[in-house]
Amino acid sequence: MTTPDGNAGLSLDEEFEFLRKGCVDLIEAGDLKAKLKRARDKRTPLLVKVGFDPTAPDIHLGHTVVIRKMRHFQQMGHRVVFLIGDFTGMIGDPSGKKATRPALSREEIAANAETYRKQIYKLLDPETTEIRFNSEWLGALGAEGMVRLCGKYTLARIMERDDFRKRWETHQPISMHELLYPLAQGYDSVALKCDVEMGGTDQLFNLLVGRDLMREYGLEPQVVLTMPLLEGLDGVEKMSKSLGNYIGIDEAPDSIFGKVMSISDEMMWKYYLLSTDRTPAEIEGIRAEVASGARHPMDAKRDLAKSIIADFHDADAAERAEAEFRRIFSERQAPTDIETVELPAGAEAMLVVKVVVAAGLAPSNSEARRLVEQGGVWIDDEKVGDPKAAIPCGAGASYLFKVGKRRFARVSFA
RNA sequence: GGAGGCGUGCCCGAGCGGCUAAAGGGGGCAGACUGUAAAUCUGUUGGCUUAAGGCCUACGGUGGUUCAAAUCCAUCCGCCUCCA
Repeated sequence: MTTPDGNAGLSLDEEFEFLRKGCVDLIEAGDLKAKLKRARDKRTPLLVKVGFDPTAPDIHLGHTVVIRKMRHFQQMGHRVVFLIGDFTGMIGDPSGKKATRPALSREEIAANAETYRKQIYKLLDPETTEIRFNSEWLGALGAEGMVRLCGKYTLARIMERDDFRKRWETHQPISMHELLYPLAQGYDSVALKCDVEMGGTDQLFNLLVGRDLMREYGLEPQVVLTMPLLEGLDGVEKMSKSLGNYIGIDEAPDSIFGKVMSISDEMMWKYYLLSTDRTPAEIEGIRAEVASGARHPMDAKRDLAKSIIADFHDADAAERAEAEFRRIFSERQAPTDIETVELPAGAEAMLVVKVVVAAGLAPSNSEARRLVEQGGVWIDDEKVGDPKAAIPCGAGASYLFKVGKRRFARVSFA
């Protein structure tokens, strides 16, 4: 599998088309073709690098867009380096709004790497995936090496980067170390002698710096390939953990299902394109069915959700998640597994509002009262509308609480 | 080294002595509707409370002035700009 013999019997042109499918930028297409040809001739796989942030080791659907592309390269028999930017992460991140990043300890980095390892092998082939850390060579560079590296580039070129320029023009702060970031990332490509580097479209500048630096160091420049950014659940911002609009690769099937169903009907097509291996033609087919009314959009979205769950879990889990979703939201029934909360019994009746809080179904009495007043609290399939309502709470009393659309709990007094 | 500006609730952003728990927007939550946790519309959005008032906490930190301060003063911290 480590030689291009494993390219599924595709011709050079077919391989090229397969690899560039879905990408936004490919610089230069001719370079990639030449590299692919040489890889075949010399029976030497290409080295493809993608960098990841060591501080947030939870992979979400947004990351999987490029990881999926990494897999495509693996399927064609190439080598993939999953680069953990432990050094670059230490000096600060380019889009960083947070002031300074705490340097991670060796233990933390190792733990995060382990988390990554567990998650990426849901999509990548362990045999042809190398996990590397850029502290390996950037740490060895030292202050002198860093100065030399800086000598290879100019401020004017760094300032070409869109977000630097914008921040400069709008008088937003730019820290010195942020300027070093593209250089450090570019040096990764030099150190690894990459054939290809990939990233989201927001990485285009950094990836191109890698090309320039490789030339400076007398190496053949890497091919740069960017993938579209996937918007998060809100449909506007790019998917990210800090914005909380993400679907995690490690999430429970039910949760993934619900989240997929919550994206807008319009956005689902982009998810289809970037989060499944369906071909553009297949997706257009589904889209046409929905547009003509032959198929309900919800049905198409359910398939999307199942496909994503099957990737991260398995087909059975996907089926179960769908059944559960139908049960709760289409049929408005209680879920099959309901958490039971035990509360100490009391002699007198207890205010519903208090019970809701005690059971952890609302964060405060005020919030609980609001929920009751808004008709969002149900006990044993009966709506509670009165914020002064109370229920008996003697030993043995047990109620099924529904708060809002999707918070359920069986509350038992003991 | 000098001059000036800014810091408001989850976020953005108005307010510039009392009517301010603080306009407006975003986000969140709830309801209606729906074969969706789509779309749309409506409501709601600090906490405690015996629900009627009331109380507590909140406008970068601290200390003042005042019957009364997010609003005035002093000082400290943080950020930004311009000139050298």
